[in-house]
Amino acid sequence: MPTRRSTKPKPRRRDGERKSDATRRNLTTRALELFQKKGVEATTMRDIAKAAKLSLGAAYYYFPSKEALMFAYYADNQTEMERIVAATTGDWREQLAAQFHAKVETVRPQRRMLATIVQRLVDPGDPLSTFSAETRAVRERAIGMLEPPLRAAGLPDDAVALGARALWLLQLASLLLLINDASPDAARTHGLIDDALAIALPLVPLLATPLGHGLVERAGAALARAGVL
Amino acid sequence: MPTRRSTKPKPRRRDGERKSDATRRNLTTRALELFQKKGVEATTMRDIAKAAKLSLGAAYYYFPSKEALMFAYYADNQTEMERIVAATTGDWREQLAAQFHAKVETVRPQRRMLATIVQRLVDPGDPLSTFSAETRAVRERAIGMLEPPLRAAGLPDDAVALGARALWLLQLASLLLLINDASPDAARTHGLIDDALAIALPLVPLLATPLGHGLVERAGAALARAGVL
DNA sequence: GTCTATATCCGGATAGAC
DNA sequence: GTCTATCCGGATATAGAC
Repeated sequence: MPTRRSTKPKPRRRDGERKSDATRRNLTTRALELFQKKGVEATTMRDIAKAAKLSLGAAYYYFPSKEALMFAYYADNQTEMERIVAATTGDWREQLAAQFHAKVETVRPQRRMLATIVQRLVDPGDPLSTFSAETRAVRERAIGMLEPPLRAAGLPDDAVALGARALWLLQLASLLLLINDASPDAARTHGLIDDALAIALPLVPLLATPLGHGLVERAGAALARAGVL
Repeated sequence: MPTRRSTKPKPRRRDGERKSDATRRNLTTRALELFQKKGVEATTMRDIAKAAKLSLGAAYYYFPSKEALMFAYYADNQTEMERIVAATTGDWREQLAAQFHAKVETVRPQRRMLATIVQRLVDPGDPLSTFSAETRAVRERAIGMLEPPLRAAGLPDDAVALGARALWLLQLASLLLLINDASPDAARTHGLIDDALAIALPLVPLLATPLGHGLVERAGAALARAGVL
């Protein structure tokens, strides 16, 4: 029996997947494992290439930088979220709650990885930030997911746009909680989300009232000024 | 001319200050300089002792740990805030705005230092966290400062307590912004604070209405459940 | 070559002399 | 109050076994 280099599951090609896609997927998978285990900073492209049984050059052929591997993770997570949300039923409140909890669950396996880059996540100037220009496309998709439930709640367009952004910020806050939440199954974070939603969701319909209208206008102007978001 | 070891201003004794207090102050000052310059992690107690021209043991005589030096900074900043706020005039809105801006200004010189411990700041399990049991006393003082303006706004007691905590969270968020704000005089952060207050403050009086009462109850229960805060 | 045991270093913290 | 000497745990480096 020949000596095995690794005990990790071999990259198997899925149904009609092209070979390059399989390699790609293998790289992102291995990278994620290493990021989670050793932290993003401490993981080198050499580590990743070796884990994927590729040369360093080959790894760079698929991903121009280590950051690009992180971007791929963001995008993959967002795609997974869209898949989950598409299968969600219930009224608008339940839809929103489902999105919040699903976000936490999909991100939970990467808790430790994210902990190693919190600082970068909240620095709008960092490419890996949730606020950066580089992550804008994914961010817009994430915000966009929150809009249909708000529309279903009967909000006018401008309130929908604003409300989705506000909820997205709340979602980001819940991820900050998750990062340091060592409770089983992140029960603590899920609990706090339920509490926060119990407070925030009853306020949503108020955005459709004349009273809420002024608030929407002020907030819209502020957001425009902020540039980000 | 004898060779000078350091060009730093010598620790001079103030008016009626005891010698030990001068030494104490010298230590916190030097520590802060080093934390800001090299980061908290990278600064050793040996570095600090040397900068203060003390032996390692002497430094530990004053502060039982490196963390204790950080706690002292938190407390000093809070004391400075209380001094500033005591001299503030204006209606309750102006008082709150003044507090928010003052917080940013008093913390601004330590921007880089805080950037090196963001991760710890948002981890409730870390002693240095703004949410930790160890920092509770200072946190309560900071939250307490926000209550008089809310009382002046005519809110009932439970709404005052809740509102102060909510505003404190907003203040924390503004510090997260500040940490990565390289704009001159942190103009960006100050601007965002003005925007956020323009949105949040008009909502404050609503907490006194029957509508707001339910919200206060729900939020109060959630906070009690959360434990922290 | 690869693995692992041992040596070394570093930094937080303490003990005890003065 | 301040010093020197030391302890201890973790990270890193190195050497020698396989």
